[in-house]
Amino acid sequence: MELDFLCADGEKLTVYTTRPDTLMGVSYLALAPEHPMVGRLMEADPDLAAFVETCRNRGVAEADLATMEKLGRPLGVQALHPLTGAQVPVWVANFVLMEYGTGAVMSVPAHDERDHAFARQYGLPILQVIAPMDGGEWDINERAYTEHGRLVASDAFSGLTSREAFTAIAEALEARGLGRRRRNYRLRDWGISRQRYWGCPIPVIHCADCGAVPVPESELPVVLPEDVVPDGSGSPLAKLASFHAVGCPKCGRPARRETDTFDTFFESSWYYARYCSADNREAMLDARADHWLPVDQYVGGVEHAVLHLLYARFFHKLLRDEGLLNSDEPFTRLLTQGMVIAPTFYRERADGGRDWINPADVEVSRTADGATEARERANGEPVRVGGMEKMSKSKNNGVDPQALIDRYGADTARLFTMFAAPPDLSLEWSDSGVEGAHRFLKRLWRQVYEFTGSQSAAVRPGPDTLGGPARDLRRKLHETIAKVSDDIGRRQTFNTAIAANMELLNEIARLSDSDPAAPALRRECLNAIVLMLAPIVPHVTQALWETLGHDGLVADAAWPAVDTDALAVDEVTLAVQVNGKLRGQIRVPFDMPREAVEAAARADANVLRHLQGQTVVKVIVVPGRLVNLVAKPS
RNA sequence: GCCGAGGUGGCGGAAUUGGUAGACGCGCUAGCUUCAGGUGCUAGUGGGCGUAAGCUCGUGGAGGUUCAAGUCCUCUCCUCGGCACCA
Repeated sequence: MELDFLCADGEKLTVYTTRPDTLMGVSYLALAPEHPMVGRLMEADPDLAAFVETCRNRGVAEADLATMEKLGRPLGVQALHPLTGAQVPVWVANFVLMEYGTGAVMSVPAHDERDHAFARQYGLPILQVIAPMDGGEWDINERAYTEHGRLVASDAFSGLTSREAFTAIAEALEARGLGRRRRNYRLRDWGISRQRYWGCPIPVIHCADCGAVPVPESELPVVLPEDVVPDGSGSPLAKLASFHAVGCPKCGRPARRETDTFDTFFESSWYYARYCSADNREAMLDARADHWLPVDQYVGGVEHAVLHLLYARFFHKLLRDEGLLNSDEPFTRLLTQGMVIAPTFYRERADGGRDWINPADVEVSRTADGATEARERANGEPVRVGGMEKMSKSKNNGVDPQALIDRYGADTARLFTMFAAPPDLSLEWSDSGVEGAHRFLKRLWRQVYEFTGSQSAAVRPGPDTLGGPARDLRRKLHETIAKVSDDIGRRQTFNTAIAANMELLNEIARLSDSDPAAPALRRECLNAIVLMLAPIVPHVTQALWETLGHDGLVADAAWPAVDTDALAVDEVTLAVQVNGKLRGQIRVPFDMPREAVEAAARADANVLRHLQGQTVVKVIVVPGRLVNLVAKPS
């Protein structure tokens, strides 16, 4: 809420707070350096003027703001507490923002971390007025207590909860005409202009008389000039008179075209909608955009998880309010994929800066004592090893996928990136991992060709006619189809989907050719693997699909179906634990009754050994999983 | 500083609902194939003890809950990302 502190000279200082329940703990007021009252006092006080000047140079980054030392000056002014009438000193402080609220805050050091740090710095009183709900002790001189709680040392309000006090204090202030409940929205300040060439021009013309004038619709779009020679400093557009020297659209007098361009975030905030009506020359969006949106599945990098999504949602709601779209949100389902990271290498320059060396140009080895050592390939010079970081131009640790595609093909590159990590975690680049992905594709290729080279039977034996190993393999196949379908469709863990296919391929290789079911079973397995991998390695699987004798596109073929009959088992392996520790395994019929399972578990030789001199006091049976015998010394 | 995501073998990772930690891949070791190998195949591979059977320790650290904890709870350390004109 907003509340008023009257000053001795009759002037009113209005502050904004979200915690009126802490009002009785106010020990001073703090004003932003840009506050009008500070401006007036400054005229007669050169020291204060100098202080305000240093504050002006503060950084705007939140990181700087948060770590910056809290500094301030007393203004020599006293204000009156709106409820108690007590004198409250007024300070100017560098951490108070003029842009937010009223540019003045009531400081409660006991219950706000910033105020606490400031009070300690300048020896201002710290008055605790909120105690933890659970009645626990809190050393208020050590740290601020910022949670809600129960009021103490607050006259008539003592004993109320924060929530109750909020209302009670608000009503007391309103009754005296010294406060108003108000909702403040904190708007994110988005500087969309960039002083560079690349970017969409901002269609505004600045006129000395008319101010900022929009470029008339008939002259849109403003097109970037192509005769620009960037010299590496400042905005190239600002140096090009043919671009910026124009007449004012309103009064016709000489004016200057805006030379900043839009931040690329600006365009990326609504491209997903424009994409649906890209060929429309008359309007931003048409009915097609509304038909397709919201996006069913959006994929974006984690490093955009806050800003890009914030801006896209803002645009979407704006487009909705303008009647261009009917949906409230741009994306139904979001997958935030991890970054591609790679090692960094550098050499210190004489001036303390760093020259970054691309990992492709560095040879990493282990020295005799196990430490890693890195040398530049070209000249053998040692380089320093940095951490694993996001691939970037500035750290020169990018890997060009083209070299990989040239050597192994696009499918290998795709397979590796999907296999190395789940998509929402970061992906660590590894040359040998790429090699392994390529090896797997070669093995799959060979299995398909060796199979088609042999005579294959057309009959598909039912589960009843399969012998033990063939039956196990067929069960494995259908378990794999079930797992891969879930991994790709629901869990979106493509790495485990690929691993499951690798396992299946390993199993196929183990099946003996002398098994009468082998040809038909191999065909069933290879067909399924090719179909399951098609979304990940489309080119290789298309070729193998044809080799297996199918017409048309593998991409158009139906996803393999799970044969539930094949999943049936008649025996299961159970772990047997004694006091939670694994002591043996038993193989029992699938539907064996609990008592029989327990007896079988107790009969295991190693289990018996661990039960010597013990009495079993409890038995836990998790069906299909394990038996845990809880024993005590007898 | 605040917010978010992570921490599991030599490495990337798996363990989906509290139920056999380390699937799959890389690397490494041995053997086979080959005139040859920067190829392929087979087997082994968390640490310690043991000929073996097996025992024991083990998921960043410290506590706790439970028959049972990588998974749940409390505290804590570390790394990366966002808060900057790469997007």
